[in-house]
Parts: sequence; structure tokens; C-alpha cells
Amino acid sequence: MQDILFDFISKYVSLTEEEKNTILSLDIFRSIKKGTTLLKEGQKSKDSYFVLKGCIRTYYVLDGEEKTTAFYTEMEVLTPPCVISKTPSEYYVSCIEDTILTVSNSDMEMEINRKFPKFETLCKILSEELLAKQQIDFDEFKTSSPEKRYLNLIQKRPELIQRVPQHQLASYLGVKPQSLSRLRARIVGKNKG
Amino acid sequence: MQDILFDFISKYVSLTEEEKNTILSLDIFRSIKKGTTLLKEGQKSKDSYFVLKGCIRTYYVLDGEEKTTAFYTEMEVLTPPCVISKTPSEYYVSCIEDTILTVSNSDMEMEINRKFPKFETLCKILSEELLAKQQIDFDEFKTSSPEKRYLNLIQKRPELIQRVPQHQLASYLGVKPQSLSRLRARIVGKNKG
DNA sequence: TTCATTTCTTAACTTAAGTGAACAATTTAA
DNA sequence: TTAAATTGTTCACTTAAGTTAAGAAATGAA
Repeated sequence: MQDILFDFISKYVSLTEEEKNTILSLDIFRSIKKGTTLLKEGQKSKDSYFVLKGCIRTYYVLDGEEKTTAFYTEMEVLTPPCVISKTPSEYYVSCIEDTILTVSNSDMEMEINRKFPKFETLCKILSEELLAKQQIDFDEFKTSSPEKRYLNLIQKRPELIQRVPQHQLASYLGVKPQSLSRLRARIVGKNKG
Repeated sequence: MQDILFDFISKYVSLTEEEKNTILSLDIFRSIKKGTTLLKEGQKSKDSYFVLKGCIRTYYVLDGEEKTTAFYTEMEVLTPPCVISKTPSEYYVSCIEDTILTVSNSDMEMEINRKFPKFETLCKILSEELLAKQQIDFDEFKTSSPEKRYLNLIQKRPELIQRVPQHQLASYLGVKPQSLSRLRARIVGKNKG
């Protein structure tokens, strides 16, 4: 399990055994049951998550309705905005499958950065990459219709459509569950006739 | 003009005179005329921009149509995704006003990072903050109707509505120019009766 | 200044998404 | 195992966005 993390890190910076041991000594690996909530609206938190196996989602509760805005699966990192802004969280984070992840807080991060400055480089590269990736995702969302977004998702993350309940996918795509149902029926119809 | 940049940086890390002089020696300040294109689709670039005065926008050309996805105004930073991915740019960047900005490339950045490691900390903090901010923007976009997005924009960046042509604002809000016109008329109507 | 271009608005019509409700299928919990 | 809750689909109806077109207003260039 640790190897997945180390392989991931090694893509960005090389790691010595000493550094690996320091990371392991922090005891950051967690097994979480499906349905568990990791972060609630209004809570303060310093925790970042790296998903090794499984899936977590972020969602808001607006007018009593859940609005799912993101899914994080294998090899993806989530640092909730409240960790950066140091304000109470605006949203929930929960596991939609049994999930294995690492939980690291900003204190631990600072501690590692102090011992191994190259860790700061890793964090910089990672957040720059994530920012660029998310800019493109946002641009695609803005310039596409709901139907195009769904077709785009089939291309880019086909497994997500299998793993995730439709009504959560719907708000992720910016539409109501009924509209997603209809839109899918429309696509199937097109492929037939 | 330099002071604006140094004040901005000082919010994140303290700067010595030596460091300031090193930055100044790089000759990064540029005055750009309205309408100038800074980056074209298909071009490779290593340049990041920090807007001191004026406004730049990013836009795609899809099916012969311009799709504006972002505006960067005073005190905002843009590192185009192509700089991170090291691939040809998918979009254009151009000035929609006479603009004063800094242009810094990744080689210069590495040079400074080598001399002053605290610069790496600055970059890390900046991109983490930008990532968090953009996550929230994206979430708000997903969970709002076009009308709500427009009302939200009036709250958050009222000056933008004055500075920017409507048809560019429209694609920024994810609708056609005609829909933005209609939507605005609808809002005015509501406030009357 | 004048002409051409760009920008913005309005309108009529088409298409698709939102809404409320019903129902079947599936999952969860007692 | 059964009842309750959740989930997904369909339908009729409403509302809003996309499309096409026309014309007015503003802008820019010759």
C-alpha cells in the first residue's frame, strides 16, 4: 500500500530510504468504510487526502439538497479550500466506497518541509499541476452543454459513471437527476436512429 | 510600479533589498497596448503574467467562435496550463485594455528559486491559494443557474461588468450573448415589478 | 467625417433543462 | 423477511437557453 504512495511521489522527486521512513513514521494510512464522512460543513480542518483505493466526493447542502461537485479516485489529491483559507468548511467530504487513503495535516507537512526541503518542491509542482488541470476542466465545463459534458466524461473518466450514483453524477455535470436521465436516453436514441 | 509587485510578494514572504534588486535586474515589467495578443493557440510558452494594471483575458476559438473563459485584472496571476504541461497552448491570451504586467518565464523562476529558496515557498503558497479559490469558483459555477452566476459576479467583481464587452462576459458565464442580454432584462424587470 | 465593423438588444421560434409527480427497482435497516 | 428509504426513470408542463435574423448603437479606421 505504501508503495503506491512512494511510486506517486517518485514521479516528481526522488526519495531516500530515510525520507520514506520519516513519512511512514507519521502513520498517515487509513482504511475508511463506505459512507463515512471525513469533513462536515462548518468544521475546521487541516487535513489533506490522497486516495490510494476507493472514491471520495465533495458536496454542498444548498436549500436542503446535496450538490456534488467533485469525485476523487485512485492517485488523486484533495486539499479542501478550508484548509488553505483556515475558515470553516463550506462543504462535506465523504467516502462513497470503502476507501484507503492517506490523511496528512498542514503541521505534518511543515515538519517534513523543514527536514526535507525537496518536499516543498513536490508540493509546489503538485499544486501547479492541479491548478493547470482544473483550469482546463473548468474551461471545458464553461464551453460545453450538459450533453457534451457527459460525453466528455465518458471519454475521460468512464469508470466514474459505473462507480457513482446517477443523482450525484448529475450535479457534478451541473444538471438535475431527471435531466441526466433524459439526456442519456437522448444519446442512446441518437446512436440507434 | 515595482512597489505594487513587492507589496504583493510581501504579503506572503519578506523581501531583502538584495532580493528586490535581483528581481528588478530581470527586467520583467512590460507595458502592453490594448488588443495585443500575448499567447496564441498552438504556441509553446514558458511565460507567466502578473497584472499590475489593466486586464487580460483567455479565450478559445471553437468552431470559429471565441469562447472567453477568464479575465485577469489587477493583482492577479496567470500561468497558462501549456506552461505547466509543456505542450502547445489550447487558447489565446490577449489584453483587453492597455495593460502593465510582469512577464516571467520558468527559467527565471528556477534561477531565483536557486538563489532564494524562500521563493519556492512563495510559489507554493500562491498556487495552493489559487487552486483553492478556483475550486470554489468552479463549485459555484456548477451549482448555479446562469442568472445566479451573473448576480454572483455583480457581487464579487462588479467592475468587470463595466470593463468587459458583454459578449465576452457571456461565454465567461457559460451562455450566449443573446441569453445574457435577455437574462439582464429579466433581472431589471424583476426589480421593477 | 464617413463608412464599415463590431457590439448589443429584441423578437419569434426551437430545443433542452427545471419542476412536480408517479412508479418501479434497488438498497438498507429493523 | 419485510417495510422503509433511496435511487433511477418517465411524463406532462413550465421556464429558460439556443438559434436565426434584423436592426440600432457604438466603435474604429480610412
